[in-house]
Amino acid sequence: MSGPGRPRSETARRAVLRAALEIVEESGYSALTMEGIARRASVSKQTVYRWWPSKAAIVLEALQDGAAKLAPAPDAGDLAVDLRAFLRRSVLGARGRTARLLVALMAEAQLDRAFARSFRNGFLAQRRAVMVEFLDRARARGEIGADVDLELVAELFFGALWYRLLAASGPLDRAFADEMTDALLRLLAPG
Amino acid sequence: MSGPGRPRSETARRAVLRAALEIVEESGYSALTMEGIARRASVSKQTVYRWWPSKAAIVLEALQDGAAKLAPAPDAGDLAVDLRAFLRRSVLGARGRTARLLVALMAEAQLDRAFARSFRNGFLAQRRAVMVEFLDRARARGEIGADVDLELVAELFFGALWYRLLAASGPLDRAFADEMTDALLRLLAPG
DNA sequence: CAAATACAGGACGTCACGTCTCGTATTTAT
DNA sequence: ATAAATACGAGACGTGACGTCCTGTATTTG
Repeated sequence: MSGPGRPRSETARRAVLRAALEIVEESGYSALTMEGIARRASVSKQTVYRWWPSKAAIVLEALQDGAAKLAPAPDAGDLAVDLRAFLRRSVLGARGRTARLLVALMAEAQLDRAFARSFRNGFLAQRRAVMVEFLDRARARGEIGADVDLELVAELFFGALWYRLLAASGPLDRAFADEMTDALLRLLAPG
Repeated sequence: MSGPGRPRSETARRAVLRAALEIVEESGYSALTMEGIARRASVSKQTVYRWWPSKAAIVLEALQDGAAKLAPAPDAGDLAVDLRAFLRRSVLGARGRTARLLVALMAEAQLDRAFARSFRNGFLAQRRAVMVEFLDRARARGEIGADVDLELVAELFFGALWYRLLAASGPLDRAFADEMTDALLRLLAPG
């Protein structure tokens, strides 16, 4: 299938992702440059530009490479249980190093139209979809009112989560996740 | 009061703010540079750096200069009426040119720690405070349950608003504002 | 062996950064 | 009046990242 020519170096790819993460950790995302990544990874700038259009694309790939795969929706068959588990996992998973990467990517998405597309459609929308999916299952079981807008509920949660990330308005802890859970359950309740 | 020396030129100040807004409108925030602002405003770079630490600070001042003053909280004496009015005004006021400025500032706040402080404390926190303030009045009238966390409710709204701004997950229209109003009223209802 | 593709290394012109110097203008205090 | 203080426009300066290009080498397919 793959035509002639030297194949892409997986070593170089990993070196680039690793270098990017290290630079962000040591000096912050604003200190991250394509040139610095290439230098640290001992890789040609040509190679970096050949495979990634921007440093944001590198960081996004590094983030997804680290997370292995998108965390699946919980499915215990009970809305309250599933929602609480999902929100806790989402909130607690958006702290520390991950938080630093996430806010940098969101920032970059506001400044780079091309990256914005891939970030919004290939990352943000997928996380909302996972949530809407298990809410939909709960609705099929009659646990959710038929008139509730599930997309809006998902936006309420991710909005609050991102707001805490971006505005630093409060901690991303279990208490926050549980408060959100209780609030959303009130909105979802039928009748 | 003001000591000796030539006073600050209000003409230069206005020229800088105007130039910044024009550049953002014509070429987008990512094309905005301190150098370009100075050039367009026919002002020395020295002058720009003397009064503003970053282009984000310039844009923030231009935004607040344009809005004249912080919109006050509504006070019709009825929670549903006030909340609906406030959310509509907030949502509809975050579109068009203002939206472009807001997302750029939020992005910059993620990349510039000094600007982040002034933006979060001097802008974001104040908008939440206006909302919490009139919610508090409604609570004093018994329209809101004593156990409801008003700060969290404010975060839910502004979170969703900012999420739509940053993630472009849906339109910022009256329908969105009214859906949010209904949702928040359910959360605020006593009992 | 030839064509195709990837690689590391590095040169290149462009641009914005932030600081600095210059000569000039405008104000207050003596 | 004059001195001190501060602001102004203009622009030079070194630094560093940008994104592209070139060179020589390596690795794969047909």
